[in-house]
Amino acid sequence: MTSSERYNFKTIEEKWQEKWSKNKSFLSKIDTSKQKFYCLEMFPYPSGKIHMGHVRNYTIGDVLSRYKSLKGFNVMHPMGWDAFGMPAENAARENNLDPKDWTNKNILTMKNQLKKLGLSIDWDREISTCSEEYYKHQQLFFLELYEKGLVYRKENYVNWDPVDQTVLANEQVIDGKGWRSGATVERKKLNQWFFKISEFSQELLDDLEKLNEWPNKVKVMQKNWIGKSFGCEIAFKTEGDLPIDEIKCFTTRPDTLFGFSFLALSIDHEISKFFSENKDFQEFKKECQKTGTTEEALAIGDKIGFKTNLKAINPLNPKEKVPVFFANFVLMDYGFGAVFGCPAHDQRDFDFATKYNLDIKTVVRPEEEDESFIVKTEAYTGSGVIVNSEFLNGLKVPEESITNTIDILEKKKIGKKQVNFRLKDWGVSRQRYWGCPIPIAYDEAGNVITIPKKNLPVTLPENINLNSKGNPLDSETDWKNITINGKKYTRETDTLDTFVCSSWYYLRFCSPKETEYGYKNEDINYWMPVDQYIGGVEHAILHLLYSRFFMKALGYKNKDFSFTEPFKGLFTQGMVCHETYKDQRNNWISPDEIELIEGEFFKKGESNNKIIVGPSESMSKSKKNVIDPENIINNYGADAVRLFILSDSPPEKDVQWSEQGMTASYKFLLKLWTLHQKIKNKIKIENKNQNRKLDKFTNQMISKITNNLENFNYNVIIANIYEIYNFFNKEIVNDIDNNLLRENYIKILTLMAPAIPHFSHECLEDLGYFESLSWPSIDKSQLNENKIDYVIQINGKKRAILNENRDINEESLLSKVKTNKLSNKYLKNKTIKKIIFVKNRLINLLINE
RNA sequence: GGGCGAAUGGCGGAACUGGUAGACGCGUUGGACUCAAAAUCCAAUGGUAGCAAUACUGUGAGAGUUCGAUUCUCUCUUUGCCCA
Repeated sequence: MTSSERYNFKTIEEKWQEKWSKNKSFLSKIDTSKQKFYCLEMFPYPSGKIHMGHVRNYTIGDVLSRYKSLKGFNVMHPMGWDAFGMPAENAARENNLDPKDWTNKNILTMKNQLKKLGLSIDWDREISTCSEEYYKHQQLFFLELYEKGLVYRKENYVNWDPVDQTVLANEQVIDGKGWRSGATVERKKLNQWFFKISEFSQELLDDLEKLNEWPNKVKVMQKNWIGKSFGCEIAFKTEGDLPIDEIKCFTTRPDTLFGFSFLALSIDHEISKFFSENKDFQEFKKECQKTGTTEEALAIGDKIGFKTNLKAINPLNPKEKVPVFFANFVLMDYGFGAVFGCPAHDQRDFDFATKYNLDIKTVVRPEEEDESFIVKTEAYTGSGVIVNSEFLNGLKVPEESITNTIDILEKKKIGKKQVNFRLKDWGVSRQRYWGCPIPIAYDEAGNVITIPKKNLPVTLPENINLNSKGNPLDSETDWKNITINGKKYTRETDTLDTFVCSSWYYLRFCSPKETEYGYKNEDINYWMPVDQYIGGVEHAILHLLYSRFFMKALGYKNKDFSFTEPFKGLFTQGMVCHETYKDQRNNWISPDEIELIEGEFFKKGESNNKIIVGPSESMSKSKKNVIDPENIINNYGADAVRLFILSDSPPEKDVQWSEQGMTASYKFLLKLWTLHQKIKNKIKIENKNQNRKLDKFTNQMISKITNNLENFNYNVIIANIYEIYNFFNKEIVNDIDNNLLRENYIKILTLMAPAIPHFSHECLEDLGYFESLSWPSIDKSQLNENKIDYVIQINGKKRAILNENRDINEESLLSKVKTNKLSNKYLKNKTIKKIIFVKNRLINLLINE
């Protein structure tokens, strides 16, 4: 390439990508002499094409990886595919394809797209969760966890998605609707496989403390999700026409026991068996099933109850007997499926009591109210003092009241202190074809057997009929019916939740080719934990919690792990947003369907169809505000896209895509290229002048950019690159020493390499620089300026700036201030009362007005 | 309702442990080049007043601590996210 040529990103980028690929520049190997750095971005689902979210995610990771490499770390930066899941099955059904073919085709497309971004990925470690080489290890893990008692099967009410015909985890139900299909979720009873994540509730909670490189908000979210609560188990004696004499409840508010006015049971409580013949109860049960199982649905929905003839006796006041109801807001898997109702101090109980005309007894009074305080229109749940509660009266709520009451109840042998977790076991069964088969079979009597390890993997059947209703595997009789040791069995047809696949992929990257087991201890003890994990905050709970669980579950057996948490550092990047457009008929319109006419948007070719510009929202197909990265990369080049995606907002915040911004980034690279030509020519000219300004500038930039890289201020790095341009563009006309220029400019190009790698490498090569790059170190002596701009404040207001010698003392600076016209005019005829002097920074003079 | 965070020009956003607020970019305005336009280059750009030097004012609102607050404390408003 000749220097006079215009910046041709296509040639340059292709050239470097080919070079990196050919030289295997990003190959990572264990090297104990070097400090390792494992940089991982959340791997993509191969949906067809990459989207801007991927571009942002992987650019951030790439900047970090390249920076750490330059810093001398042994970097591992792998990539793979979260390849199982429903979209493949749906797409295959619609287009009459094989999910495997569809998926693999997408993987190829997306891999090429990612390569075009110039990512420093070690493609030799590529994995795909839908390959047998991957999921066979997962089946082995499943069996191991099964042996350890961490996997079990139970019949359970599940969130059933009637459209996708599958079970959803609680976390996959949003506003009572399936997270993918959007269909209203139903309650259904099914036999399901569960991972015993609850076994680790306490550990998952405790270990959050260790994660000091995680965003606090994610830790708070996980803490809330695990939901540890202290409370009390209380056994209520009962009277009535049923053959039971006791109901156990769990409560976090035992201190309000004197406000007890009803007892509510889950419709699945064992007592419900006495009502199986009762038509009214069955009706009621149906009614309850209409509301979802999420806590939110229960809180918002109408509270309804079914009254039994039972009476529950208040253990603290045996004369008091209250009615027992079945109620829709009590969940069987919380506590014992039974709660005691205290309407005065719980809003849900209050609503229920109001509806069924039950007593509302005030037992907590706010501190600022007097004895006459009575709960009337809504429950009082705040702090205060216990009242109307005999021996509990006067206790401070909540500091004293709860623990003291539990102590009293324990002494009276009425209750028992208990810890309760909100975290439920993880249901992993999915009634789907395109997932990891569960290595389980059933004999003719329905007993569970595990598939012998030598028979693994259990592979998915091919050429299946996807058009059958429900799980396609159910109709695959050839696959389903098997014989082991001459005995007939039927395979488990559920497949594993895809979150299982993504719960251990970070381990697989360490030993991607290992055939005996999912990973090698030697590999993971070198590479793990992931030093920096980068991805969307939408995975704050599910994926990250499951991965943490998996690590602990595997560690259960393997005590040799040198780590207990998979992700040492976590960074959650913001979304990529774009304005939304609607036409006069209220249809969503995509950005390339509109044109600008005299400052207003119209639909292309429809001059009477004015576009209504809506708020900027996360890019989504349904709102048609999607920008295809491939087009953008083809038009502007990878470096320009990287530059823009980094520049406009801090990476943890949402960024707004703008055409103008994108064009500006592209134009900037053109200018930078022109500047490069000028500098290159300047280097050739013999010159003996010394210009120390350049040394200083370079060192300032090393300091700034290093600091900004360490703190994820990637948007500021781009601003720094603009500063670099501005400086050189101004200063290049001045005489700068030949060697000094070359030496500094090479450092500067290195600083730019993480963000715009193709460009930087091309310029370096263009200068004849072929040595391996390393991150420049700061010459601190260059940063200490001889002259400093001192801020002169009078009564705290900035009045002047004096450029004086470094380390000047108070007296000398004061005398300079007095001899300086600009600052002295404020001091005339005034007395200085006090002087505040900050070395090498400012002087503040307090004077009489 | 609870928890966590945010609020800085027309816009996106800078500002290290309290010490020159508005870096950098976009946009806008003026100028150069051009027959013209685009592109490019140069300059200006928080607000008010002024020809100007300059002065006053200014980081959601109000108070407080301090010589000095975008930064620390309290109250309020708006807003985002998570849980309900």
